[in-house]
Amino acid sequence: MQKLGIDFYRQSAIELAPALLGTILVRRHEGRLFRARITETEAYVGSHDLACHASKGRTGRTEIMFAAGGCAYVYLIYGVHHMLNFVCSVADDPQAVLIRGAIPLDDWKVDLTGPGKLARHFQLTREHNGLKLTGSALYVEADANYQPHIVRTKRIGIDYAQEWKDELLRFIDNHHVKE
DNA sequence: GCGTCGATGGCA
DNA sequence: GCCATCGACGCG
Repeated sequence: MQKLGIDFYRQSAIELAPALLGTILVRRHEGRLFRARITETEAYVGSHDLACHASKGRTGRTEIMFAAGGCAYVYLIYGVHHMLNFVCSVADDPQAVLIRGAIPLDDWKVDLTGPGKLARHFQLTREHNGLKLTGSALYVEADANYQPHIVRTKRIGIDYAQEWKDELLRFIDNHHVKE
C-alpha cells in the first residue's frame, strides 16, 4: 500500500472528501498499527461556509485550519467527543475534511461508525491537533484495488448554518453495504 | 425500532 | 450560551 504524500492534502475539501473514501487510515500507537477503511467524510469548504469553524475567523481553535493542507485538526465537541479532521488546500485557505466513519481492518474489532467513536478508538485527542499526516503516528494509505460507491448527502449536526446546511457535502461509500 | 434527552468542557 | 455526538432510556 502507498502512503499518501503532502500533495494529496493540497486538494480542496470538495475533492479530498470523496477521494478519501476507500483509503486506509493508519494509526501507530504504543508500537501497534491500527488500520481502517474510511467510509464517510464531510467537506468544510472555507471561511464562506457557515458550517466551517473557520467562518468565525482566525481564533485559537481555528488557527490550525489556516495552515497548509496535510495536518490534523482535532477538537472536543459537547465536552465529550473528539472530532478528527484533515486540514487541506493551501495556507490561508481554511478548508478541512471531517472523518466520520470507517471499517476496521486486520483483526481489529471496534465500531467506527461515527466521528466520536472513530476518534476515541484511534486514541486521538486535542493533543494531536496539528499532527502532520506525513509522519508515522497518523497517515493514510491508498488502495488502488478498491472501488468505492459514492453517495452525497447533507452534512450532519449543522442546522445553524443557514443555506449551507443543505449543501451535499457529506460523502458516503456504500460499496460494503448489503441490499 | 424510534424519538428524546442529558452529559460535559472548551471556546468566544 | 453555544456546539461537525453518543448512548441510555421510555415507549408499548
